[in-house]
Amino acid sequence: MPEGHTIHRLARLHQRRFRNQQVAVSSPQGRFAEEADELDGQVFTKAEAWGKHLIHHYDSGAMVHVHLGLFGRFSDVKAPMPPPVGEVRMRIEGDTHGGDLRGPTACELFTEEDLDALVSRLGPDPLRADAEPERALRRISRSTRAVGALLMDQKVIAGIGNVYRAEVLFRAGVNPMREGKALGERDFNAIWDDLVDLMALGVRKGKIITIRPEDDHGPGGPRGRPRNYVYRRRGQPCRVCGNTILGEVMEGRNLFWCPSCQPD
DNA sequence: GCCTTATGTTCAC
DNA sequence: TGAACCTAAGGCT
Repeated sequence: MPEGHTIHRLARLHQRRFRNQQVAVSSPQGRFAEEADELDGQVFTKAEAWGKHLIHHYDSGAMVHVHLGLFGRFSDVKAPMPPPVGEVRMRIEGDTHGGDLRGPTACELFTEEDLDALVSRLGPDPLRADAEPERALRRISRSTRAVGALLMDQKVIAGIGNVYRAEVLFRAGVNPMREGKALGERDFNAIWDDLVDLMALGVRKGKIITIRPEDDHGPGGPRGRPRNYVYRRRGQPCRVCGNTILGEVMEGRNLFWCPSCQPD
């Protein structure tokens, strides 16, 4: 599930697996072969995440930029790794573990300038301690675009995807159609603080959980441990009020909300 | 087994 | 606005 939490979890895992180790890098599929040759045998120094972007650092100063897109995955298996199966864009193997990267939107070498350009076009990331949420607030409060669209825009907030977008708006009781300039500081702060909590939980658990055990809705509330309130629940009853969840496509992405819990 | 769908982004028109 | 990218899971038969 590649929203920001997945990438931050991978960055932490790769730090643990490969940091300060000489690693073997290859591209069984071939599309990253030249670059992999250059990296092979270098010392892996750091992994970090910016929104949905993963950066690997090597002691030569080389960097690899990975974006999973919709389909990408990074496996984690014990060394020695078995022969690659299928289309593996990049294989990295350290002392105890290795990983195969499949189906990414991006897997490329990066320069310092590339990284600077990437970071400067991203909004604040709720999973980073150095995030400046006021940048996002400024942008939202100047915009006539719908809040539902703004939250999906990586230039506004980095790392949110379709699930967190729908769920955080539900939890804040904000209708996704509301204009950015009408959101207000109070609702923005509630959304931001909630994202910080929910996405950190997502990193810990490795999945998106927006109905926490402590979110008690009384009798008739969540049963059988559902993980989300509205995402992919069009036509089903709201877990809080029982009204029918709505769904429609906004800017090419499926959007879900409860019209009575999120009236405006 | 086959079909649909998907947590995302970029580019062409 | 739509297509392309190109993988895997789930629902269906």
